Amino acid sequence: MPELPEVEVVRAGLAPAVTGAVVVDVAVLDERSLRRHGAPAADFVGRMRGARLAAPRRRGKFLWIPVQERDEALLTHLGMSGQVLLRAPDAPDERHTRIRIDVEHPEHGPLRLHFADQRIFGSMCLDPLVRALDAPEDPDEEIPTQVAHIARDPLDARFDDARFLAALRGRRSGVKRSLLDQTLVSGIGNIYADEALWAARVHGETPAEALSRPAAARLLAEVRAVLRRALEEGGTSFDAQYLHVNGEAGYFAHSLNAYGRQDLPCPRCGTPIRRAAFMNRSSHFCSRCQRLR
DNA sequence: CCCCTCACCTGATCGC
DNA sequence: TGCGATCAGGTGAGGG
Repeated sequence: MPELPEVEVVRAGLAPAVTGAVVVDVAVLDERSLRRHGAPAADFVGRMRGARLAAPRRRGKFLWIPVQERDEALLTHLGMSGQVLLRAPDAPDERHTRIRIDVEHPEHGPLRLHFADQRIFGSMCLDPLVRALDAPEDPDEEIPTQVAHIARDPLDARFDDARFLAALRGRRSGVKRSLLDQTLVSGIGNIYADEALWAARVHGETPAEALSRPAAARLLAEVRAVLRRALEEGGTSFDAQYLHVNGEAGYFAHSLNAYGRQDLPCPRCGTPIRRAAFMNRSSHFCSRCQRLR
């Protein structure tokens, strides 16, 4: 469900509520939501209790909250349907609440966090922090071990355009596949891949190695543009699956040009948007604007 | 290393 | 009404 803009909205929403807060209690309602945690739920709960949380961070679609005075973080990946919801301390469980975390904030008082996840592809864990491979000298850039292989995202100030473009143009698989490869560039999922490809007028099945330099640069620019715009609008919400931490929906679904618009006219040329099977899901594109050559 | 397929899950919807 | 097929915003293991 959530791609970079949605996860960033969650991170930003969480920041004022959890930074400086202390974990009072944790309940694991479904242990499958701890898949990434390498130990039983009791271990997670025991280590979480008493943890003082720092400001939440993000790389691509991974979100984590460092624990102060400890070299570890509460790592969260939302998977396809995960949510983090901020609620009052006595709030009842949501339909899909899997993990409940009660914290005490020095200013805002007690708060309850729900990790809700219908499909349970997401999960939480406590994970050690290590130096980032691409910034080994910077202690502020430490990342959880499970995020170490993830590339920076295009909104990251340290994202290396030239490096990415060269790597992209060295790939033999299709451009869309490459955009979805989180070790090459992170944060992009099926929605924003389709949107960026539409905006750049590139067919997703174009071999990445066949992209001209200008086309690759244009594509990166459009990826950035669409991620930024979606972030400004609070992310894409088709249904209650994606929500801000306070339960509000984002507005970017109204701005989509290709994704989910099969048979509707391409906003640029009027040709019906096509939908094609792709990696057990779908691709949406304009067969006129996005030619495969 | 690169590339690809598949398993992991629940629930809504659609056609018969 | 029931029931199977299909679809949904992602990742990582494990093969070639």
